Formats: sequence, structure tokens, C-alpha cells
Amino acid sequence: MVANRGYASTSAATRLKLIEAASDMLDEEGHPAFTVRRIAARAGVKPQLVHYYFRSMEDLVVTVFQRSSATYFRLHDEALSGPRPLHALWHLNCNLPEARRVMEYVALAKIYPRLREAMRETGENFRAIQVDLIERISAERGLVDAPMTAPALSALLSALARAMLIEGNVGMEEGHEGLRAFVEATLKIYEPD
Amino acid sequence: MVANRGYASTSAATRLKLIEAASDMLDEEGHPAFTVRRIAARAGVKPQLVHYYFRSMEDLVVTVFQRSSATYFRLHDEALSGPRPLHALWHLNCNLPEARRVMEYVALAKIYPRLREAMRETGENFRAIQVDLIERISAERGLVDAPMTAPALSALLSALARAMLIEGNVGMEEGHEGLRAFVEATLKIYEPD
DNA sequence: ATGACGACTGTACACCTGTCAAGTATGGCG
DNA sequence: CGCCATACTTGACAGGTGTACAGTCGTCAT
Repeated sequence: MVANRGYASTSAATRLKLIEAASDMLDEEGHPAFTVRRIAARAGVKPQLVHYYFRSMEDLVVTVFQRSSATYFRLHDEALSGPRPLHALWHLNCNLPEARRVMEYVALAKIYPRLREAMRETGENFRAIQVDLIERISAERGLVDAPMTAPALSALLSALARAMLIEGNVGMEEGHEGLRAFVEATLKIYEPD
Repeated sequence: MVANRGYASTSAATRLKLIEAASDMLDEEGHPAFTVRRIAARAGVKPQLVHYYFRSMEDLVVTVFQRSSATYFRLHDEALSGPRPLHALWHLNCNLPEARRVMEYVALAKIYPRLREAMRETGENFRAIQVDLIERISAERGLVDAPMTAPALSALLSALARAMLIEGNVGMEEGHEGLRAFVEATLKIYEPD
């Protein structure tokens, strides 16, 4: 009584299942769980299928990362088109699972050089977009007493969000509330209510 | 011709060699290289000695972390006793190998719960010390228009330093210069030249 | 000199890692 | 019908992981 031999699922479907399983794995168990067998088990397929769809683990992790980035990009784009783009961006950085996952990618980047390269590239892209936005806002408002340069503000927003996520992971919370208040106050310079 | 049977080295010496090898390993190769055999090889001893001196890898990593913290504490204490403690602290956070190593500990903390616990504890201790310092400075200078609370400034200084180290690891630099300028300017409020 | 003890070695275990080669089933197309 | 590319399975590889435990050797106190 062999179970399911009518290959109902297409290539794309199984491939996607693997990518999603890997993604969820990173969210819920972190980089140590990023292994062929555990990901396959979570996707409900045999481990060898991972290498059927991806040449190597490096291939898989890069693919997963790019999917993360694509999702993030959509939301990022959406957020930046809204009425208070910087506030929306800050909210994104703090709350999105794609942002939380970054720390796992950082850990995996030590093992997979091509992931590191991909992270640098997309990181720089996002920063460039944000710098453009901030400079545009500054120009529109005629901000001469901005507390920092546009690249610095972009870096600050992701740095603080990320650092708070890291510390939160370890169980530290002190100073976070004050930090959020500081960011809100800073953003108010660019985007008053 | 068996080589070195006169056990010249005492227990403490070999133990220390292992701790130092593990520490260096984290600096130079990162968390994936934190394994029994590679650490032993670097220390120039047989792998089995790791478990002779440490019950488990978790024991070792916690010990290594605590040594890191102790070293950091000494320099931290020293820096905070100087003429411009906040500037010195910022310099420490940006440049010390003990600070750079933190990201590796973060990665390892996903595997070793006791490391996580140790990190939370010492992290909170350092923050408490810094909060005290900042509040003292604020009181002395009668700062009423401080840009953020004391815990927030403490968190900000480590968050920004850490984030810049992470991004630097991946190869990103944009915004860092402006970020440093921002921190310098902020610190000038507390510690004018 | 004998025995205890601390430092270290030899050998081994069970498990997990990524990766590969060869085989089998399936649905669609001629 | 027979062919064939696609989707998947079987079985296995060489190497790595942490950990255990019984020995052996050297030093020192008795």
C-alpha cells in the first residue's frame, strides 16, 4: 500500500514547500536547525529532494534569503509610499519576521560566502533607497538642523531595531523603551504629526 | 622516542591554553569553528583534554565568555574612571576584540542555553553600571535637555557599535561615518571638550 | 618502595552533516 | 502503443560532531 504515487505536486510546489520550511525553521529554531534533514522533514519530503531542487545548502540559503528580501522589498516599498514613510520604515524594521530573520542569516553568512555577498548587495540597495527618501524629505522640509546625515539616519534605524531584537532574544530589555522614544522624537523632526 | 612525557605543564596551564585557543578561534574563524577538535588542535593538545577540563562544550563556551567579560570589565572600569568616560566607552565598544566577539556568542547562544543566560546577566550588569554613570554625569551637569534617557543612551552606544561591526563584517560601510559623527555630537552634550 | 593522584592517551561510540549515483514511478506526447 | 522528461525514492558515502571510559604515565608524599 504505497501512499502517494500520483505526483500531484509539481516541481514548483515542492520547491516552494522546501523554501518555506527553511524559512520557518530559521524563524522558529534559528540557524542551528538549518540542515538538510530537518528542513526536509518540516516540508514533509525526503531529504534528498533538497539536493534535487538545490545544488547545495548554500544555494538553498541564498534562495531563501532572496525570497525574504523580495517580501521585505514589497512591504518596504509600500511603507515608503505612505503618508509617514520613516515611521512606517521604523515599524517595519522592528516587527517584520523578515527583519528578525536577519540575525540568522548573519550567523549563516559565516558558513556560506555567497550568502554574505547577497546580504551586502541587498543591504546596500535598501540603504540607497532609504537615503534617497530621507534626502528628499529633508529637501522638501528645508531641514538645515537635521541631527545626522541621511545615510546615518538610515543606518541608525536598522541598527537600533536590529540591536533591540538581538538583546530581546537574549532577554534584555532595559533602555529599549527609552530608545524607542528617542527614535520617535528624532523622526518627528522629519515627519511631524 | 616518545616526545614529552615529563608533564611540565600544570593543569592550569593546559586549561588556559584551551580557553585562549577557543577565544582566538572565535575571533579568527567565527562560531562554526568552535568545535572540540579544532580548538584542541589550535591549543596543540589532544581533543580528549577538552572534556578532561570541561564537562561539555557548553561549559567551555561559558568559561570563555566569562573570561571575555572579565577582560572587558577591567577595561570598562578603567575607561569609566578616565576624564571622558562616555567617549572612552564608545571607543571600547567599537574597537575591542571582546566587543567584536559578541556576535559569535550570540550565534552560539542559540545552541547553548547557559551561554544565553550568562550573556543576559553580564549584559544587564554592564548596562546598570553605564546607566549609573550617565545619570551621575547628567546630574552633575544639570542636563535638562538630554536627548534621551540614561538607559537609552547606554543601549544606543552598544547598539550602534555592534550594528556597525555586523555590517562591517558583511562589507557594508555606508552611513557609518555619519553615525560616528552623530554619536560624537551626542556625547559632546554630556562631555564637552 | 609503594601507593595515591593528577595529567594525559587510546579507542570507541552513536549520531549527524552535506552530497552523490542509480533506480523507479508517472503523466504527457508522438 | 512506446518514448521521455520530470518527480521522486533508495541506498550509500566520507567525514564531522560531542561524549564516554578504561588505561598509562609521571610526580610526589608517605
